[in-house]
Amino acid sequence: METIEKYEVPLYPISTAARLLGISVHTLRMYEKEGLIIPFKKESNHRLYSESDIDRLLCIRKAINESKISIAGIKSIFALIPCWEITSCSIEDREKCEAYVSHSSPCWSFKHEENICSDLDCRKCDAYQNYTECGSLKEKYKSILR
Amino acid sequence: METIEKYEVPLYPISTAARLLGISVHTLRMYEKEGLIIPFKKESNHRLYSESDIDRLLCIRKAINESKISIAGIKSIFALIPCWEITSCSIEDREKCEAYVSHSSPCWSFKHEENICSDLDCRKCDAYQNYTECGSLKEKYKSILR
DNA sequence: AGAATTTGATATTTATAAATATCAAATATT
DNA sequence: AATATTTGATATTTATAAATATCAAATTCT
Repeated sequence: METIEKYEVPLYPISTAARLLGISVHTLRMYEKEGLIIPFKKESNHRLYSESDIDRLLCIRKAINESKISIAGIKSIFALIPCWEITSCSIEDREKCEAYVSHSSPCWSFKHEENICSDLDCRKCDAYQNYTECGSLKEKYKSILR
Repeated sequence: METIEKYEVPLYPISTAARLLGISVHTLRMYEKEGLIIPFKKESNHRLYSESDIDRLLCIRKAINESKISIAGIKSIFALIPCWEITSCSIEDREKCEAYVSHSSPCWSFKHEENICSDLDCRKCDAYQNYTECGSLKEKYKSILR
């Protein structure tokens, strides 16, 4: 679908993204370091942000500024995303996986070598993309737990 | 089991609980108002805290002071407890229920008239009792989502 | 060539959540 | 009878997360 593709295209350099969000460049890097966002990186290592990255960051800002959830809190919520189910991670691989065990950081903030995630780009993973909004995670659980 | 019963017995008045936890009486009331804790109440309306209440509050304190999760964040995490599954809430009742819809407050902070919870004491509900620790919620989801 | 971005570190500012401290009048406890 | 708890409101303090501001040297962009 064309719209989705456009939405995901890396477009804005960090300064532009910061301006669009009304925050500093440094804050944007801080969010990245905390594992809240995974910007696209060029071969030159320069960051690029897509439209969906901007939306994701707007959600994060809203959580921090309006919902008053701390960054540590957001990370803990992300840690509840059932990545093992989303990626169909094998039972054996799960126990070795830091992401499966962690309840303080999202799965994509770990290296996860030696499992199904090793060859995948977290940026493109459903575990990363589909649960930006607080509500979506609960909806996921609702759809599974009848 | 005797140990569990003892553990749940309302014992300490608020001043004693505050002293045990090293916090002020007001803070304890504040946690209650935020929906983090449901102390036992005597006919006279005086609060009593059980051993399990103290443990629950120790968990909450740890989340706030060590894990750096804000109160709003803790509430959001509690809101992810699958109460509908725990209580076997009917499909019809769910959509009318504020708790089912909310993603900012735990189920027990709503009145939920006119559903399966109406006759139940939230204090005794598994949704309230079994997910105090951050980890336990993820474990629950692990056990269900294979 | 000049402007922007990179990493990494340190330092400071700012905003505000969390906690405490009041008050007062009514009721309960021991 | 003296002490403690109740609700509810307001005000203040404290602690710290979040954000910004620096720096510098190397690389990349336009």
